[in-house]
Amino acid sequence: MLELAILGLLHESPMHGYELRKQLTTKLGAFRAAISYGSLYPTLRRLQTDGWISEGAPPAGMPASADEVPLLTGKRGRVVYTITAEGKERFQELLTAAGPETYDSEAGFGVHFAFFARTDPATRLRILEGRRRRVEERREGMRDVLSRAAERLDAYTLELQRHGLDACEREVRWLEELIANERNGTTPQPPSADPERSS
Amino acid sequence: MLELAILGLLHESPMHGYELRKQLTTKLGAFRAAISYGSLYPTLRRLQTDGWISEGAPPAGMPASADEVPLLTGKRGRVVYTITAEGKERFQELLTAAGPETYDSEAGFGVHFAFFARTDPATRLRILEGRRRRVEERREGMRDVLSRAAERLDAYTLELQRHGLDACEREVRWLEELIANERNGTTPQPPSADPERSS
DNA sequence: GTTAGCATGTAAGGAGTTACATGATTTT
DNA sequence: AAAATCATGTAACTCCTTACATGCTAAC
Repeated sequence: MLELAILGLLHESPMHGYELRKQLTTKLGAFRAAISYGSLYPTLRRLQTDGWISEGAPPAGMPASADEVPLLTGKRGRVVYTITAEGKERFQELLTAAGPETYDSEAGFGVHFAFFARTDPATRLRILEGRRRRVEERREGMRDVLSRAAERLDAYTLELQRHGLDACEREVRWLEELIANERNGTTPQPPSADPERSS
Repeated sequence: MLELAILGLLHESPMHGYELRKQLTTKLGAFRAAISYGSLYPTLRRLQTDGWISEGAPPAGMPASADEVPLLTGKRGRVVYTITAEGKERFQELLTAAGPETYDSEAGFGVHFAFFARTDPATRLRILEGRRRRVEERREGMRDVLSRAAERLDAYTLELQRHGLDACEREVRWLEELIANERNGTTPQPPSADPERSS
């Protein structure tokens, strides 16, 4: 989850860890709390070991916005990370290989959705439909509880189920709309994130 | 989280692990997936070590529904757990000592809410207000993103923020209603869960 | 008599968090 | 020169999951 999000953000532009955390907070803020440094820095280390990202400015030929990297890399302390070519492949691979984890958890679905602009249309549709199915399953579970076991439960438990059911119904409707848009091609234009840098 | 939920369910009646999991699934189903056995059984072991629950039928004087425990304890394999007096104290302590973890996570709030019928009114109010505050904070974060950074973000990221914002607004309204009810005393009757057994 | 579901458990590991420790830079 | 905030990191731990292993019991 973190791996995908980091690669996705570094795909847009090189950054140091602290800045990365801020951007992660806004990008993932709709479904997750801020990630901790104790999680972020070890993960950056691991991604570097794996070869998906590298320390310092991007390789020659990619000026990397000129006001970002050159000024900061010498400053001691700050470490700017840049995604590598293999990292970009890895990112696409993670985006496309979206299994059940992607539908099951709020976080799994959220991260993938957050990078839909870089995901191919077929995968987008697959994820949206997978998610819809899971939410429908949860919805049915709550409906069953409310219709079959309502008398046995206290008012607060019932209220929790009702609120949960309502949230599920809304999410399903939201997903239906998104799915319809995908099929119509009424989709926002994906990439083209400033042609100055990166792939 | 699991500890609280297990104590809460065993407070209602003695049960074996498998049955416990089923009840956990419906009780917590509105905000969490089913818990795994690999998590449940070790936790039961730990609760027993700590003295909050005990293996077998409840101590003499508490018949424990007569059709549950006596028939099953001899059956080999099935282990029925009963909450102890210390376990009941522990449960109340966990219910009342509701810190920030309770407001921060969906799960933390959900478990506490699920046992509101056994929580004292002051604590209920404190938890609801704490939760409202957190959700309002998240809501403000998303509003900021949508008003200040909207042009910089792709359509999917924006859609995620909008949907998240909508969910937060709804949750705040729901909490407002619950808080108003608590203050009015328009509250469902809490305990009195069959006077045959338990405290 | 074999499949399905009931029932209990262990070992290893994933994906994070908290608490701590340190130091540079900017603002007041 | 003190306080805030930027910036990086480590060690220990929490809480849970997956995968595996085992055996009983009911239904077909």
